[in-house]
Amino acid sequence: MAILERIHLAIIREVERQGSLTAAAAQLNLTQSALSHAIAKLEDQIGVKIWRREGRSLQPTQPGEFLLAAANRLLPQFAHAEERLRQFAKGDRGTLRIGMECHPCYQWLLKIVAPYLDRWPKVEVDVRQKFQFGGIGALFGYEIDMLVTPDPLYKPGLRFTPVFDYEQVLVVGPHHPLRGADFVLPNQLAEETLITYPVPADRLDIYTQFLTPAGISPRQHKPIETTDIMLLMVAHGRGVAALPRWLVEEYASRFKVYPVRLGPDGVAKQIFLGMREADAEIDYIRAFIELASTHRVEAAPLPI
Amino acid sequence: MAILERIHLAIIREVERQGSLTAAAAQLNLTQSALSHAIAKLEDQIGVKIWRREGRSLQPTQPGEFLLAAANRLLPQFAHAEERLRQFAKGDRGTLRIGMECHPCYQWLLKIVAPYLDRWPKVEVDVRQKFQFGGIGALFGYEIDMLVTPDPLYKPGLRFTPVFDYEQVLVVGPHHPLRGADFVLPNQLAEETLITYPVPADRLDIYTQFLTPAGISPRQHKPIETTDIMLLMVAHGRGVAALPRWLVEEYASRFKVYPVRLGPDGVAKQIFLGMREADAEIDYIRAFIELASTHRVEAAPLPI
DNA sequence: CTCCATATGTGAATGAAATTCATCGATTTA
DNA sequence: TAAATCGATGAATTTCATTCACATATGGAG
Repeated sequence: MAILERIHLAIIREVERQGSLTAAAAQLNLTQSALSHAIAKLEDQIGVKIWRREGRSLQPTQPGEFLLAAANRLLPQFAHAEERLRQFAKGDRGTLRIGMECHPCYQWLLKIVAPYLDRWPKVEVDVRQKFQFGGIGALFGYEIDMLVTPDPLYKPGLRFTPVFDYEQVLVVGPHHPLRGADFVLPNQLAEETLITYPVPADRLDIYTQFLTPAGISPRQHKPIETTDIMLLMVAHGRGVAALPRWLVEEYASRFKVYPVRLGPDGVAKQIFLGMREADAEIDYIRAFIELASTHRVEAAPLPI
Repeated sequence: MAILERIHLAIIREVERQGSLTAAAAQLNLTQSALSHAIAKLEDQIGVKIWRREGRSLQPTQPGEFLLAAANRLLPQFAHAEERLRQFAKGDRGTLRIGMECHPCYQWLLKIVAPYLDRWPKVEVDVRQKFQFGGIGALFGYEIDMLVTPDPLYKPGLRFTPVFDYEQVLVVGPHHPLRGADFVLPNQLAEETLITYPVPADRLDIYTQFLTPAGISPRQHKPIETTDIMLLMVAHGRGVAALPRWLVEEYASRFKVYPVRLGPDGVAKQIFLGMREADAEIDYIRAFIELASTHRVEAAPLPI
């Protein structure tokens, strides 16, 4: 009855990676003949060719492409399942894999994780920063178990919990004319150099909620990976940035940086923790959300 | 290396459903002993008990619960994958990638694709207009599965089927002196502006079959992408074009354009569908050709 | 063009691993 | 308490994946 096995998926994935049966066989600690037999049998049983044999190269057919996608989706889940079983065997509870879509939240996350590790000594925590398909896909694909994001996407099977509100502010250096201003208007940034994290503009609040509605673009846009370098640049007058107010205040002791409200009403943001509904009963996952909720960062008071 | 297999997940799920090893074994067409051995080996390898044996009943341990969740998530995906592979094998699932080398055929193609989509709901249709190597190469290179072209190139491995005959005619506007003429001669176009699709002259019938043999060139040659704009220009006396007669008739209600025969005998054309011999057995590909053959556009009667 | 290195395909042989068989002890039920 | 049912266990058996040996095809170097 059952035809498709884990080994078939492994072969298909490895052939794609290595480019040849022989190389894939070596990688899987098998002989080329074994793979050839295994695939021949599979192709025979399902009645579909997986590769087009063009000379000595193997090109996946449409079913082959489909199986490859299935392999890339399923095999990591097998690997993760075995990994977790090993952790169970060692007496650990498991691994909480946290995906971050929100660069400046890293500081905040560290504050949550520290007490969490104390309270759940048998749970490993793994924080990941990058995703291929966007965080939601990583949640659905069981690559991560928790997603830290400013963009909750309410879909069946997922659950989002707001964990804190904050105000997004402009950050300027000590000699900047806007320092101390009550607020800044979009056109006042037209001649500025804007420093942001390296993500598309439509994922940046400063654009979507401030500049783009006003039809303004900054003179220059400079992507920077790390918050420290970013604030260093701002402190030395090389540009301005947009960050959560609480984060600016946190760094105030190390860098000469100053917050300025974005627009007369400010830009309000919320950060959410996303998880799978299916994991709702797992105690150490629920505990993380509860812990995060209690560590809420108070929002700067915003006018209505 | 790999410990966890599909069968283990199947056993775990079935034991949960049936409530006992014996019943699960019957369901899986195995003996109770086989399951007992299989599970014993798995528990031994991962070093974790999957069930708590309380008397004769099996209560899943925490790792057992975890594996049960994994089984309920992964097994349906295996089943679904196998189901789709069976559909691939039967030839009623796949993507039909159609390459167009014949600009004005687009209207005709839409008429074929509409009923095709109804009849083959699980087949995706993808229409592509541009190729790197020319259509034949795209067929050989598996970039497309079907080629709509006026130039069949009979090569081993390819199969071309004529799907309709038509007459290529000159199109003129309402005030053009040639309007209503029995036919036009090449030298009558020497002072005209000729509007064509943006492809090389040696791919245009008006050149290869009409102008070039007579050694004539039009005064001006204007490339236009879309049929609508092309006919709009013609209707307003900005030039003349060469198109299939059936297409001119189709547009007659929207634009004031009029066909004139090219030469006393007219220019006869045929459109072919090209495919790979290797795909001859794939139902959804063959069905497309059959459908296209029944939707033949009747050729305008041509003198012999 | 030829040779050689390299790739995949194939059939028979082999051996490891899954399955069955036979049986036991334990638990539930009548 | 006996009968029935269930899971565990060890030995026997069968299955089937793997290997071995070899055939065949291809692409590149000389």
